[in-house]
Amino acid sequence: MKDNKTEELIKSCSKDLFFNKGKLNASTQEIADNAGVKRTLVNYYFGSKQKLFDLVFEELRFTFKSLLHKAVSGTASVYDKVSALIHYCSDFIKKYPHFNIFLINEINTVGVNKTERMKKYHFPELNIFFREIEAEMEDGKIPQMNPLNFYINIFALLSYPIIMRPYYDQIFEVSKKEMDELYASRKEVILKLIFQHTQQQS
Amino acid sequence: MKDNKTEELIKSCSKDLFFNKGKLNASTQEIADNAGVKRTLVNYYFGSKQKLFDLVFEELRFTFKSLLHKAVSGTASVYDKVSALIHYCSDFIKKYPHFNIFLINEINTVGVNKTERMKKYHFPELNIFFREIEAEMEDGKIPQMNPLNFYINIFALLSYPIIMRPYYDQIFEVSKKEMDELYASRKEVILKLIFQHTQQQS
DNA sequence: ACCTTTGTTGACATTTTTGTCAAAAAATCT
DNA sequence: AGATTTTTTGACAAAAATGTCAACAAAGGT
Repeated sequence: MKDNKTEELIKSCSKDLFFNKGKLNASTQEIADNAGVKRTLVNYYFGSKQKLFDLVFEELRFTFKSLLHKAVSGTASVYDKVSALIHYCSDFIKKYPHFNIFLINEINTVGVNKTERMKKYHFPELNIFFREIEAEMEDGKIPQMNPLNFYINIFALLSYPIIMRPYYDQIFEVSKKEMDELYASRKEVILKLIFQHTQQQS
Repeated sequence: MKDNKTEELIKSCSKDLFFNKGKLNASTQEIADNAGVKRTLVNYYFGSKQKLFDLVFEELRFTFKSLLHKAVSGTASVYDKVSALIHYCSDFIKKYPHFNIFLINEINTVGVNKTERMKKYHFPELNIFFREIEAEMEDGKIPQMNPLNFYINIFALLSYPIIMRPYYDQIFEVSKKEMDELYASRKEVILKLIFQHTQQQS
């Protein structure tokens, strides 16, 4: 038999089902159907549904962490880093909106050893980035504020509109075309807002 | 027997359990335990768990809609309206973060007659608000952009940090006190960001 | 006090979902 | 080909959750 074709198939279909389609509570039957295999194969390859879910989530977490690292590390200006951040993360969140949504659900639900599990999200490289932000604030390149607020603002403006888009699609009385243009313009909108009048050259 | 004491008890405990504690998928047993009643009473008063959930959710939706209406209608300036919006909505989202989170889950999950269900969220009063925003943009009181983006930005900066706070509490290496101050300052941060250098008098 | 209505309880049947296991099938090795 | 290992399948048992129902209890009305 070929290598690990079936295993990979189940995993990638699960990734799509869980974090793109949003069926985080899909039954093993749904998972199997989605991959076009028998249900017991899920157990055969991954032991349990939970283990499969955890595995897929960990893969995505690593992917996201890599994106963040790629954007934030290096010697570029804060403006360029934020610009890269928006670029990379937008695509990721659009592709897997339920990665973010699941995280939100998780962190807001009381559960055992939450602190323990949260340690995986620790990201020391950010501290360097925060210091760069502070430095540019002192230079007047960025409006003065707590650098954490600066960081929070970026992700708020970046993530929230993406995961709320199906809502806005419905409540705003505009065409799909106009909505697409609106969202296409958001990168510029965010950068202008974050860096305000202090024009940056990239 | 007294009026509708038990029914109200179950309802209010459910509201807390679902939308504050975030147990959106609580079993009828958990719901009953939380209210200190027998499980069958949930069915007796509300027919099914789903009906109870829908009822409680509708109540919160109405509450939220009222808050929005209170903030946005009237003759105040856009600055004052946004200020009121932040004030009212912050408390609501902090109290019931899972109202917002459930909505996000809902709208991002494929399901039957989604469009039909979304009609409940339609909010015609917003169009008046959008026109006021446009007018103030023309007057130079607000940075020029699509008024929808203006609106989206407000809720992004308002909601997202609140529902992500347990995450930030963990990944940022600061004390609880500093974090509290950070979040306390957000109203001003948001207003400054949204209205930029155009100082408003209220 | 009696009857009626309302509220409460425990027992039950049904459904859904999960994981295991032994047998069958397919691939691999010698 | 024959033996061995890996993969696939269907059947089964156990667990969890939901809703119904008949019986019981409490309240209110007359």
